Amino acid sequence: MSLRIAIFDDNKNIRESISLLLKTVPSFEVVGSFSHVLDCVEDVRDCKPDIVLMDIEMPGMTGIEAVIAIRKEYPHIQILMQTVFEDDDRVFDSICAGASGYILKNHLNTKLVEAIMELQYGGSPMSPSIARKVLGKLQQIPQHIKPEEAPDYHLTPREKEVLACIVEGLSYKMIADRLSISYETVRSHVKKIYEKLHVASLTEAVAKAINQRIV
Amino acid sequence: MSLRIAIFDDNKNIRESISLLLKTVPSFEVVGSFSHVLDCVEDVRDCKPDIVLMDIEMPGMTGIEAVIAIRKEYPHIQILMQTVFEDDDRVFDSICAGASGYILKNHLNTKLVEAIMELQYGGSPMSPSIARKVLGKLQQIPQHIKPEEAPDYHLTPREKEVLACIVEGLSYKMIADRLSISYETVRSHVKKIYEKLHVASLTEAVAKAINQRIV
DNA sequence: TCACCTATCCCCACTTCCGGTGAGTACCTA
DNA sequence: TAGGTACTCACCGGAAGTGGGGATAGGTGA
Repeated sequence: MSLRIAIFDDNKNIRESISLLLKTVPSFEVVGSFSHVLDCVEDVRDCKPDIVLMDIEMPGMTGIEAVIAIRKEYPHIQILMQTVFEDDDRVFDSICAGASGYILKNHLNTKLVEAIMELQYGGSPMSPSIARKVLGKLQQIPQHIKPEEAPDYHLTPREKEVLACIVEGLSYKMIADRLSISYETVRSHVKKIYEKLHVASLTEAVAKAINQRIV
Repeated sequence: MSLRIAIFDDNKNIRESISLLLKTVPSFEVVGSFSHVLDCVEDVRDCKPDIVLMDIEMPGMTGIEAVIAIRKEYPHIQILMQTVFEDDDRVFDSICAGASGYILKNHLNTKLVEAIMELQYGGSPMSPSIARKVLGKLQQIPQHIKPEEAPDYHLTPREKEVLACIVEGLSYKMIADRLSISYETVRSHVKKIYEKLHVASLTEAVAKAINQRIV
């Protein structure tokens, strides 16, 4: 089973030399070669590559937008970016957009095959400087997700169930039906929830429940 | 100005050979060498390193916990992990904990100096397979933040104000006061919001507003 | 055994919200 | 100038939520 590769690059010479290079590897098969990315999703659909080699600078639509478009439709396809400058924010942006790695254009001859092999085996070839940017991003983001974790309001399991229903937007009557208890029981649970969460209305309870991930 | 390096490794031979190796580089200075990480924060405080070389397997407290502790107190310090096995989840965990890169123990002789140089110049040396894991994490997280970004409900500015008040848990009357409009006006805004968000109660509106970050 | 918690249920009086309908003013664009 | 949109306000009747009170039953642990 050969590895299907598609090439996107606006320079005809580069496309052809890449093509020639890849044809020296028996397990590689170049299934497409395109000079622009305006129809990239259709192109990919038609030639069904396992790996896409994408120039970061493309006319019309940038390589980064192409990455987003292709990943959206075909998330299993690995995309390797080609770039002239290593320390380019666009490299980082491509990575964030879903590219699996990148290679410098003037390393194509020596390292392209190696890089594709790494992609195939689940690696992501990238230089330390880009790796650092990625790390920075990674360490930055999660702190925004859970800043004020969970002050634990000691809700009983039943109360949590009721709260979950409230967050869904159900009325007391609907909650009573779903939990097979009476309307009045729902009410007493809600009263307890209000006490424990220090709120006085459903809307406040919903806001608190979602923001503090109680549900 | 020399680069100050501290070594944490429970194996005395490794500490000494690393030390010897680093002393061959004039611009490097080994300012500390420790066999355990139980006092790592104090050790770092005392010897003021620019770069910490940390064994991932340490007795008592793991290297990963040490990374967290050191980064918490001294976030500017670069930490380079040492590991025996490349494809180790702990390597990935260290990276997430704040390490800036890692190196394989049996590459110490050949690549340690290079790796430290890369750290110094703002890079993060890591293998493609770890890089892939990091990318996976990066692409996974932000999607939780903005899952279905913005179906854009075309709320007018005023409607967004009202919605924000609702999410705060305010009653119609309170909203009317805050926005200096009548109760009935608040009501008509809310009706529009219900239409646009396809909801039929405050609780649903709050849930939708928070989950889809409309506010 | 008794105190405590959880879960269940009930009533009353009051407040707030909901859906529908209608309407006036102001601004902007075609 | 006509039409669209945003913002404002009002009334009615019905539905739903809120706050206060009290009650029963089962389980747990001191």
